[in-house]
Amino acid sequence: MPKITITAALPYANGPVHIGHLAGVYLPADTYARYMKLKGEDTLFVCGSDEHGVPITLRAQKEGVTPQDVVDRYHRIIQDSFKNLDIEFDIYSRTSGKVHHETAQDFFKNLLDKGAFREIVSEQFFDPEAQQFLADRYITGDCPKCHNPGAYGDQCEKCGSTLSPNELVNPKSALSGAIPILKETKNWYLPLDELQRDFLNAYIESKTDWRSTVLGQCKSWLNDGLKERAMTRDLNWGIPVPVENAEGKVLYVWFEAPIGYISATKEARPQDWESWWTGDTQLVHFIGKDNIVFHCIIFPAMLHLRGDNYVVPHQVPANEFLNLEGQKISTSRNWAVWLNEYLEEMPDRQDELRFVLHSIAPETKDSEFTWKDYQTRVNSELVGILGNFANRVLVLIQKYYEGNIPQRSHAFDTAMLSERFIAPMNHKLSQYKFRDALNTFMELARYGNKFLADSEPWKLIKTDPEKTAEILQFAYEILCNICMASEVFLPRTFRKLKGQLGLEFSAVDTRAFWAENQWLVPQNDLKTGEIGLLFAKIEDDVIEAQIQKLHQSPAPAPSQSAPEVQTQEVQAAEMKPLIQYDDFAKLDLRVAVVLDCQKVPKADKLLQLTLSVGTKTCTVLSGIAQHFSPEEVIGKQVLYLYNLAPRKMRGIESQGMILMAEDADGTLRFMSPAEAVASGSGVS
RNA sequence: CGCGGGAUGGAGCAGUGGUAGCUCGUCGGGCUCAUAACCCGAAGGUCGCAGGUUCGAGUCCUGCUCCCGCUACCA
Repeated sequence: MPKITITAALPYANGPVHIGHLAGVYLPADTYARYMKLKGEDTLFVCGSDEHGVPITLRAQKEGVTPQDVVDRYHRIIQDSFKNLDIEFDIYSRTSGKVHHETAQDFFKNLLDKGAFREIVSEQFFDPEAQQFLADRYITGDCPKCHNPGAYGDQCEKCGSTLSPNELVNPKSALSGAIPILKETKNWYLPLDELQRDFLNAYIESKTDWRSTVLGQCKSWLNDGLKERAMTRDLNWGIPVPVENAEGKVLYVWFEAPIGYISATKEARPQDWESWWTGDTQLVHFIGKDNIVFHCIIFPAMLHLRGDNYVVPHQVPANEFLNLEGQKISTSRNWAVWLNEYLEEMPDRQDELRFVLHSIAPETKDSEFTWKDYQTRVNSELVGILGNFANRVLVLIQKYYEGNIPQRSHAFDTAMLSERFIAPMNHKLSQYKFRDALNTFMELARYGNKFLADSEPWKLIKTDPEKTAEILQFAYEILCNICMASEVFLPRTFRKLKGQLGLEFSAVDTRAFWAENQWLVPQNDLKTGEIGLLFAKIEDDVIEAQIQKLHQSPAPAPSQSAPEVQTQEVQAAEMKPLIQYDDFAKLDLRVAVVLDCQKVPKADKLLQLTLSVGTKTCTVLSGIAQHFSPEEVIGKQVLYLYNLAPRKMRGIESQGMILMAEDADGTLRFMSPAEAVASGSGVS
């Protein structure tokens, strides 16, 4: 029997976990791990915080603390909220730990000794003052396209264009403000081109049972042809490259983060950790769709190179994304439902969240969480169907028999029930179809309600007490099976219900239920425990409060929050150097009228404006889509720089530039003449 | 023509060649053991658009439209 190693993507320790993470990764992973364990499979479920990478250092700098402070804080928050939600990892580790550093370095050295890497010297930007190389994101300057002074080396947040550091005008180091210089540096590259030919093509080809979304992504990468990829970076925060004369170099986060799964295994099972990564072991990665390439291409390539009987991923059930109230979940805009806040504000509603997120899990395509839908699902399904059935059964037994369960004497067809409910549920779980499995689970509760309605024990008790006892014993039996099944989806409910039923499950029964689809038969002479409601209805005001909170949360547009790193520099900025009148005269400023305006496809921030300038019309792109809708722009008179050299963005040529005033808080205003003037009028 | 995924009754989703389904919601009825819960019934879809293959297409092929990812803080 193979061992099963289950991993959940390492949460990045620069913020708490939100419902998107849960629905896409942690809940399905937890459910799968529970299922496998209950079934009796030899299963290990590992996870931990990912604590390296540039964003953490940026946040630390912004807050004036050390990166270690940042990761310590979020590691604790994340770990606590997982525990509170009954996500039962065998270990929740962290990548800043000693074991991980050693493991990752060993892994790197192992590949190095095998000659697996290519050593390549290239020119990178270097901060001569801080004496270190700069990640793209550490370089700021003027955007060559929209002239925003706060553009980053990899992207301009304002106009959304993708940049490389050498395109920036007036580049500056975000660390010291010094002008970066190019300097040669050596890094180690994974030869993915060779690996594709020797291994990856055949590997992906063999995975016919992977989800189509996952395979599609992989094949897309392979079709494009893989290129060598640097596995080391010139940075301070991270795991040092274990090679002499490699000071100031660390392992690439996507090289070491997946190794975090191995490190976590070592910590959880110091004795036999290796057996969870070699030989007859099935490796299953739960991730979101943005991690597909790392788990399906790069990590398998690394494991393949490692050799020594190491396994490569068996299944990668990646999920799509969960949207929130019609919009993408966004950390920076604070458009999210954070797990730690949910747990505080909705106490004792862990299983409600598990239930709803499971039933809307983005397994085949992006899906949507709304608070209203959350309320409906909880009230009509958990309260109305499941909670109500349990309550009906227990109350009837209480009333008629003072809690003593009647002796089993019925002749109902339990084989049919296991075939109809238990077998399909187990099958779906093993196929990673959690949403479906949960639905089958609920069908059993629906069946229970119908059974009661059809057999009407509350009427029958007056005429046929014997038959009534039979019916209620069977209703109790159905509830016992529901209870058994609830352990994978709703762990708290499982514990509560078990107590109310006055029942303990034997290991034999549990195993038979999950591994052999066997209907559970409760023993005789049981007595119910103390009865209480399993779920409480959620009132409108609670939901209203959550919706309000979401909309009130500070939601600055990315362009406002992004340049915070050098805010002070911007405010203190000196006047630009003096220019002569001739310089000014070079500018051809006009008043133009916006004839038409529409969103640029596939661009978040760009609007395409058609301007009337006198008798001519021009097309101009402007990065203001997040501030204005196309409709409100049409008809406006605007200040227009006519003779700016044209520039292509998103395949469209922008001829000139609209000038706008920007408030301290980032609000943009059009510069219009106080009274309308003829379009094309000059400005001087 | 950059690549990948998607588009199915009011909402959320199943359904990869053979009479269009599920859950919620809506409407009507029943029941009263139960958290105004539960049970039954009904209405509601020419399966994004246009062609094609086939005896037969939501399901296969071609073209088009729109949405989401591949791109940052983000799964």
